[in-house]
Amino acid sequence: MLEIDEYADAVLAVVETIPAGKVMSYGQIAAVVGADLGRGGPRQVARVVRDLGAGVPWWRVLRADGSFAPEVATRQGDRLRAEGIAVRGDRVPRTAFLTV
DNA sequence: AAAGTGACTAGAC
DNA sequence: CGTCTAGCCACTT
Repeated sequence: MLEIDEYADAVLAVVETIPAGKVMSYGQIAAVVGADLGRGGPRQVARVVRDLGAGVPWWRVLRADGSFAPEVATRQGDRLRAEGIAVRGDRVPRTAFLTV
């Protein structure tokens, strides 16, 4: 079972804020959320997104270097391509990031 | 309680 | 460009 705690809720809110055609890295989200809750960890953001993926545009969240997670790389690349992002192999260009 | 694991990151080579 | 290393924090065994 899994309950939505404050941290997960904050991560959710940030992910929902990402506009179509743009992406954010786990670390970037961790920085925003961590600034409020004092927790911080890109790995914890990734864990939350993985567990709560349903109903969340998780495909707009990826690694700092623009690469996808191996488990979902194919699906993520396909979705991002549909958003108008120039997906190149298993990565996206830096221009796709919301904040640079 | 200690050690292992991971949808991570930044820096070094 | 690429690969490797050390640091990181919460969860699992």
